[in-house]
Amino acid sequence: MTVAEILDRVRESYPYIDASTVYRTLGVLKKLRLISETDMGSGETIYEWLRQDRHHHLICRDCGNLTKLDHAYMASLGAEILDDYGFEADVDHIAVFGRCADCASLSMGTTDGSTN
Amino acid sequence: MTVAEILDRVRESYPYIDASTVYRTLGVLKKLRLISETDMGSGETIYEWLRQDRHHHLICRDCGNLTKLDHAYMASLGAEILDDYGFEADVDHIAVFGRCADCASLSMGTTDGSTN
DNA sequence: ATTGCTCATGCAATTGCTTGCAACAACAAT
DNA sequence: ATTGTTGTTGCAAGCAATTGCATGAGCAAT
Repeated sequence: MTVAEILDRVRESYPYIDASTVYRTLGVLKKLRLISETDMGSGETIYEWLRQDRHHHLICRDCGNLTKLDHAYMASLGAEILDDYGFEADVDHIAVFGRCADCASLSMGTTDGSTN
Repeated sequence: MTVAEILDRVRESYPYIDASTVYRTLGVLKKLRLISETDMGSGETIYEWLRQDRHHHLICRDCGNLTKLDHAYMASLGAEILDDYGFEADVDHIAVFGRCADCASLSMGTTDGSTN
């Protein structure tokens, strides 16, 4: 959900809550790895409870299409990084930007990704 | 570089240039895949010319340590995604957040990642 | 009860970035 | 020369998010 949505929900019970409090609370929840924070390119940051079945997203920069990406891809990337660097990557909910199959085939001849 | 740095440099030659012009120009350069745009968690977005030797970064959420990550990791992830989804992932310059080896070993006993 | 400390909160200011609008330059067509 | 079109720019407003500061609640020690 977005912060605006969260704020609406919270204000049903606590009408005078300030947005900064919500931001701060989301900050600690994120540090505790209870929620994921993702920039999906919409302008607003997306927050989600971290469940068991993690997933990620492929976002097309041309048509905006959104596809789920299985966690296995990120999990194996994280495992490789852990093996080689000893670095525990937080791959909780990643947004991968790029170009979807449809848009790629539509613009075959052109060199850039322009829609015009 | 940051936008502030770019703006300083540009204003040496064009003193009256506006920040919005810089942002807009960076936008088209990014769409043309000439530069990469990366959120390194500093508050300011980082822009870089896309060279041949691409690299990525592992950023520790505890100590802030910054390590270069070889492009091969992201390249193979991108290849897998292309194979399975037909999606061309823009993996130009990724910031992977997580916990570095040092900080992980320091906080062995604790469950969360708090520094206190 | 009083004092002192810590922490959560609201408020306002600030930051980084985006966008709508009007002005204007560059260029083409007539 | 005049007109029309297109694209770039500066300016100001707007938006999401962060932060500094002051207030006040909660609690412990005395």
